[in-house]
Amino acid sequence: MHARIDTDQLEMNIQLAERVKCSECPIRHRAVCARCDADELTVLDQIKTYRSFKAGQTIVWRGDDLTHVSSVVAGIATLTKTLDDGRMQMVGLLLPSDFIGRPGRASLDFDVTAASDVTLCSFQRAPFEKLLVETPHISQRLVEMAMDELDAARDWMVLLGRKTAREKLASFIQMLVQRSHIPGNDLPQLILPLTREEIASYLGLTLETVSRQFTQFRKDGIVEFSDRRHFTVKDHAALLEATGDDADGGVLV
Amino acid sequence: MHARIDTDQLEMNIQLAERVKCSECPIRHRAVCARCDADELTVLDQIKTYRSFKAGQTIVWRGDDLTHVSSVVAGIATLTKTLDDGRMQMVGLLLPSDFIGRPGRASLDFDVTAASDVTLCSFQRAPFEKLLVETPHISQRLVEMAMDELDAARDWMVLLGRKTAREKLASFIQMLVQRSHIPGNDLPQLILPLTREEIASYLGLTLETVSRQFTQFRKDGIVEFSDRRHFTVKDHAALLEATGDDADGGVLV
DNA sequence: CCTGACAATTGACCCAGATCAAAGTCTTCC
DNA sequence: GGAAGACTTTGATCTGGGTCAATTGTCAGG
Repeated sequence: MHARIDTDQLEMNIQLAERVKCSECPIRHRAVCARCDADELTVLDQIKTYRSFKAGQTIVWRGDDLTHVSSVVAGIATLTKTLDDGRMQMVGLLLPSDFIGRPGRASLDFDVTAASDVTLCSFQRAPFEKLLVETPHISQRLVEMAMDELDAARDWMVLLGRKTAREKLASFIQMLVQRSHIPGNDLPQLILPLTREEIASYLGLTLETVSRQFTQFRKDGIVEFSDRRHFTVKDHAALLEATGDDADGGVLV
Repeated sequence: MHARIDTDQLEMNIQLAERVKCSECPIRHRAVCARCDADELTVLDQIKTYRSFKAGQTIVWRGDDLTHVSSVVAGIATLTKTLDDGRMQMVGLLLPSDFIGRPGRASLDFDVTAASDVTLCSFQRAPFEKLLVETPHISQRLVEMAMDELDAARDWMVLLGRKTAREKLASFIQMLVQRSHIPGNDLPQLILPLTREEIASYLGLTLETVSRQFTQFRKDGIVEFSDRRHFTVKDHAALLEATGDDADGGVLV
């Protein structure tokens, strides 16, 4: 069964995507299954399902019963928390291979939203938790990923609590550079995966301030935009300088 | 051997404290060893050492080789990150039962400092990591604690990114209330475990702003100080209102 | 090609909280 | 018990980034 694409019916937008064998999966070596051996992958292959979401769709509502846990296979999703009066703060950014779900808990305390079209590799929560107990390779990797996320959260707290708007945006761009940089290729065209408003939510700013800072970076000759979503870094040293981090903090290998 | 207290010699300030049997340990049911059975505790008992630090001492320097991993038995420690120019942000607050150390990593990316006199229950890192593999009860609990910390970090990010100074301080006081509240007893005397400067570092503010907000809460009749470090909450409803969180967010049971 | 809906930019103005400065208060240690 | 030093409070002033508002792209659909 292969669901038909039907953009008029929002309810129908959860698609079943083309299944890929685990052994050929693009996120094979970074996801929660990274340490699994061939036998373990066979088990996962049997119980996994693919689900797709259109950009803008909510993947998980805060507090809702979490029927599935998932790995992001393609696309970008955001974790956000919202205060009573509507103020919003992004508290996580999920890229391919990142995991959605928390062992031993039936719901999440934030919304998960597709920032672009997203494809997930999902497991029913109950069977997955059982698997977790039986498969140390999975639980070990999950711990490692949680610890990495905690490290990232702590850097993020410094950014939110102490950095200026300029430093925040510079740090954000530097993160994009690091994540998409392929050693050897020097000046890659970078894609902004988020709107100004989403970037503002990530950085604890308003969208206007984000826009003004982008303009400033353009005027300073640090970045150059080809269109709203595509740009190149023209002066990487100046970018690093602008992040406010230690000089040795984000050096590319 | 019981080290002599010698406050003139900073190097000597790491004390060996009185050993307590695991089965009688005050943090027994909350720490990393919470799920261990009697046999497992016997093993821990044999390899643990107690270490004490005076208020203000650094327990672990960022980047230094981590010889021990530890649980906080008594006292309060802070995790802080510092930018080049001296700006500082607290990224964690360790209370009794909290854990210092990260499996699979030989150093930490932040400083750990004793905010009060601190007693640690420590294990050499290498043997502990070996134990971790052999003892699921410990690794499971460690995961759970890391996940809780991640949840807390995300709430903290909302506070840092979106809350006003007043909301930040109210949230901080509310956290103290929750952590020290014993159901039944209505208005406990609360102890401020941190200086104004440390609270400012926690909240992403300056110490002056923290002081002004405390004054405001006093004038509003929300809190009453007996001295700089001791106070009671006089109007808990108003405090909750001031946190900016959902009304149902922090209700005491 | 036009139109409506977003997304982004830019400008004008304002204010919460930072910064700079000066007392005031509590501790600790001779 | 008094002096030194570390915290804390309070005041005056300044400013980075928020808020409000008006344009200006940009693109999908008719």
